[in-house]
Amino acid sequence: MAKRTRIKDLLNTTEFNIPVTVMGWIRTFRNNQFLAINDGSCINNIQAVIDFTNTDEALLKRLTTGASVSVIGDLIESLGKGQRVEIKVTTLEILGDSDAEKFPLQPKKHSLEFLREIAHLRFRTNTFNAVFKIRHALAFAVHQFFNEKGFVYMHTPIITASDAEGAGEMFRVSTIDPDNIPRNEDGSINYKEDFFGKATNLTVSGQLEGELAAMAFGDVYTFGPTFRAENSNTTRHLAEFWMIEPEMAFYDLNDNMDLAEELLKYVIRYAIDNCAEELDFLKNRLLEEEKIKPQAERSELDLLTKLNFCLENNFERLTYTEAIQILRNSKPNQKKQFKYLIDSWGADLQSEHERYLVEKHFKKPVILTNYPAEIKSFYMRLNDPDDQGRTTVRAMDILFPGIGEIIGGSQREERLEKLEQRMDDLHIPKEEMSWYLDTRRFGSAPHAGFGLGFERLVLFVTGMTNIRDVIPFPRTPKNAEF
RNA sequence: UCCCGAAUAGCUCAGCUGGUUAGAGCAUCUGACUGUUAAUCAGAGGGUCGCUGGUUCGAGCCCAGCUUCGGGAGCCA
Repeated sequence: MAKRTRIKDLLNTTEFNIPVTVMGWIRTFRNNQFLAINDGSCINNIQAVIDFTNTDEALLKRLTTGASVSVIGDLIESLGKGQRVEIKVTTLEILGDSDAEKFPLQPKKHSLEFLREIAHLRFRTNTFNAVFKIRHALAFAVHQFFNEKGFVYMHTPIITASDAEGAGEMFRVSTIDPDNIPRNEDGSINYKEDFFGKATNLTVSGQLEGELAAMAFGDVYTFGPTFRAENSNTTRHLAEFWMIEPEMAFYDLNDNMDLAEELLKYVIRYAIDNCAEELDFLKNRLLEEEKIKPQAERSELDLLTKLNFCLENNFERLTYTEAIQILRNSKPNQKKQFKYLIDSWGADLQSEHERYLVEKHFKKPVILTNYPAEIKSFYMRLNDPDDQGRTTVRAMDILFPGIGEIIGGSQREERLEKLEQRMDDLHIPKEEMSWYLDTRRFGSAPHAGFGLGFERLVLFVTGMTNIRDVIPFPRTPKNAEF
């Protein structure tokens, strides 16, 4: 195959009147002579001009939206307005036809809902080109951040026999024939006959294995797919999502928060520096959408301003107890506008409360710490009871505007007796978790970590509003297409 | 899982109080034009009104159930 030049490079070139080869997909064909070709290297198309008077008419008819073409010609300064350069075509070859009557993408605006149904083709739109370029950049930046800090990228298992992580409902992994299930005498399923000889599931978190590695390498992180079989139908949840989970020995809760805030700012900065075109496109796309909305619902900041604002300000850090105080005295609470009114310490915060703190009260990202022990996981480090006898754990949640919880983390309970007591209280079988408890038996050390939902990060940076639009092929209840 | 809303042409939608042959814009096709910018102009084709049942002389429209989608809540990242 002839060597091709990427359209991104051609659009930036200053060398003219040189022969070039371009391969890509037709976006539009105007006036029987102007081909807009896109090869995915950037959002913009290159214009290829065809001398239609000297081109076979049957060939011209095959120049349809979606067809792939190879074009050879001279790169020249454009003779028309609207673009800087164009290609004066000498040789035109159609590599793959696209039946215009059947190809679903048309040269017009499509709804995100429709594009979701044709997720295999939506990559060919400007919006999804931008979204997935940014997704790539953010993933790369995550690895670069941790690598620069000397963290070890640890691959934790995707199939796990542990069912005590408590992070959510799990998908079963089994090779048992559903039409011929091996049974024990009491009628229960005999998992000894199963592939692994025991019941196994898809992981809901790599944290516990991450802790094992942190107790040897010091600083580690995982970045991989995670699965939750929750029947969640929201714009913020997926059954299969990607999570970044660092785990650091000799970190306390403050160190943990510092790292999380630094990570978020680093990757957002990376996107701003490396995805300027994509972010600009998405910014304008959002502005267009805002125009349709009533004034009251429009956001105050455009996408880039919002991202920069996030970089320039420290995240607001406050304890759960302080948050309750603010919420109790807040207008919506006093005027009984909250669906769930805040009256006493100990209640779990609803998303309306989190939104109030982030979007109304502080108007910037918020880190909530030291939640009541009763509403948090067993592995979080217990604080000493306060003067009113209330017990909290060293947990931290980072709340982002429009997204809600983007990070959840904690300092871990490193004291064996305290951890075992908590597991007993919450009826978590210690026998099955013996390997985990070994970290506390042999050279236990203070440590901390957190989980960052990668798609929620991509949501925030791209300004998209539905999580199904920032992962190529979303898995949600009743949907596993493609 | 719960609450609310929606489902009509390839897409985005309109369709009045239940009444004859279900409309528009865009897309597509045909022709014209030929430096266009989601080209323009003229014309044409295109529908199991989500599915099942019910009410009615008569249902796109009313009722029930189901399915899917969207928004919100819960669970959480």
